[in-house]
Amino acid sequence: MLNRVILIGRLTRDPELRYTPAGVAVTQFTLAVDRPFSQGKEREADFINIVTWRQLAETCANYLRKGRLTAVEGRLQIRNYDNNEGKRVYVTEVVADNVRFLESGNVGGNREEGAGSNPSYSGGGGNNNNRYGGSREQQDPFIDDGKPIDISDDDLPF
Amino acid sequence: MLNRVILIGRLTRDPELRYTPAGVAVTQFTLAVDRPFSQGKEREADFINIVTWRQLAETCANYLRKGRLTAVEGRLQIRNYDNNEGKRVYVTEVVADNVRFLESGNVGGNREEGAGSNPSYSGGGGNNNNRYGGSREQQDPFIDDGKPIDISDDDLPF
Amino acid sequence: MLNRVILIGRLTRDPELRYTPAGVAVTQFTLAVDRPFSQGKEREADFINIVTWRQLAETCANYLRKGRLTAVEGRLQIRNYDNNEGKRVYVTEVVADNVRFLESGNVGGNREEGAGSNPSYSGGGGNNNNRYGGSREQQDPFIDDGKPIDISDDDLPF
Amino acid sequence: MLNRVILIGRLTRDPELRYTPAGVAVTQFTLAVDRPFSQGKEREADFINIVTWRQLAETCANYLRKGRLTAVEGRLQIRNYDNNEGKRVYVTEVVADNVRFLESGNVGGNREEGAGSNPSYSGGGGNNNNRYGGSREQQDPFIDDGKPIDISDDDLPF
DNA sequence: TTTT
DNA sequence: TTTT
Repeated sequence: MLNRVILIGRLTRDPELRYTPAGVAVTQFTLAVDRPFSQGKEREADFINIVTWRQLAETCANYLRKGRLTAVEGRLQIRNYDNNEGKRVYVTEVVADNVRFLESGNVGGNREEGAGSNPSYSGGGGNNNNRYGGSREQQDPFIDDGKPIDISDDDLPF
Repeated sequence: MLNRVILIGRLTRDPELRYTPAGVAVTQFTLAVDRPFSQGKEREADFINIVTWRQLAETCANYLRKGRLTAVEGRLQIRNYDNNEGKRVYVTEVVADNVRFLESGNVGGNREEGAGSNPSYSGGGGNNNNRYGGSREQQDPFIDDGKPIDISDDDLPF
Repeated sequence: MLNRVILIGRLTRDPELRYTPAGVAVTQFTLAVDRPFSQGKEREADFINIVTWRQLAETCANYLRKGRLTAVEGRLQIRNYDNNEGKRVYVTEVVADNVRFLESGNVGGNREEGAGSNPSYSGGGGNNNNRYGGSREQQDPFIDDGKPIDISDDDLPF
Repeated sequence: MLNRVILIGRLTRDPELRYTPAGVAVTQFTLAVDRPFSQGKEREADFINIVTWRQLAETCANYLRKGRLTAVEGRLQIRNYDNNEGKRVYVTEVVADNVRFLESGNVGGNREEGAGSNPSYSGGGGNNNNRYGGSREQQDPFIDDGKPIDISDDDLPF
């Protein structure tokens, strides 16, 4: 009914950009979000999986890099799929619709450069067709083999 | 660094109240949070695990029931533990520090009644000692056997 | 850079629907949001102005009524305009892009009924053209006289 | 009932630290939060007043400076007071309970240095006595004259 | 494994 | 009255 997540943390590695068979961009990365520090304990963090789609996915792939401080806004999603041993697996991730790059850096070096100089960061609206994930038959897009991931067009969140 | 989750949904079942060996109250429940509806699809929801501690845990156990519309504020946490086959398992949950009961109902019937008539809903502060979960050796408090769950005092989030 | 507000409260009166000269729907209402109760004090609340645009404005006008418990998501905006004594006035409001009706009631009675039976609640995206308010020359849309309010098409938030 | 604001922006000036007559620290600053950019318009921002109390107030005064990128979490509050012409004035501000310094810089130079090297940023809990502001008789703590501001001990938010 |  |  209402589902909002806001995080600030650092990328644990470079983002991964892929395309669905229909050619829709998907970028995935993990954010290390420090927990409130308590003395007498070692530092701790939560490692939270983020997914972005379409234009935002391409912007993230172009501008984010491992270690960068980043703010993410989105919704919490729990997908499930059956793995190769026929066991149900649950995947929790944040489907981001807004990503802010809090450290600029000289990015874009080893990837195709973002064309314009004015990157737009927020997931464009559209028809609010938020349905990525959830159905039993769905495959995990993060378990892949280099080939285009097997999700259909209507697996998209908007 | 910053980690905030806000959800509105309905309890999938009655909340479960337990106590740590040190006598600290823990309540767990699951919130069904409807996804934005898109035509041509069946209705979908995310089922999100919520944990509350101490006073808030007891208030939730006393006042929440299956089906109730509820707002939850907290932080997203990813714990991990090794299951009985020695395999690492990851558990995602929202550690709530604020819970709002959006439907009152005639609650408290089949449980011990909340003493006062003015339930306080938000997790009292304290020493900001947020460290529940995360370490490798930790056991899942939700895998239990009726006996007090095996987590030590310093597994508490505040 | 990032600007997110989430509120739950009750309408202090029925919402007001108007149209810009270009025919764009704007609905305004005020939410009474209770503060955390502290003993020895009288109950207190913040009265927060909400604005919605376009389709969401019409849905709110059709389905919300005074007293209804409502959740609002949006961004905090500070507009300013010069009043009739030439003094700068600052207006703070939440521009909502998502509104959840937490109490249904038998609404729509004294207004035109929402056509379909499946009201959509969230502000459809579009071209992310969020610029309502802010410029010096702008008039306050909430100071009006029954006539269409004097704001141009590009005063719209998206 | 639920009231949560999360902002990322830059300080428009150095923060101002004061003390209530009872000796409680209050720090105020303004955050410039850029609006989503829309082409064909000049860049715009909302200027949002932030208040912090006690330990968090002192940490903010020690570590924040004009221009610094900063994340703020808190609740939206509308206070009112009667100005010297007997007119009711409304003040909107965010009462922060969590502030994150997203740019470190070499701070603390021209003020008393923060004692420890490990600044804690979030508003310590306590007795959840959130009642700052709101009552008719209250004076605006930000209209002052160099002397300790005239608010009593129970004007504090926790 | 799930709620209205 | 405002920040990069």
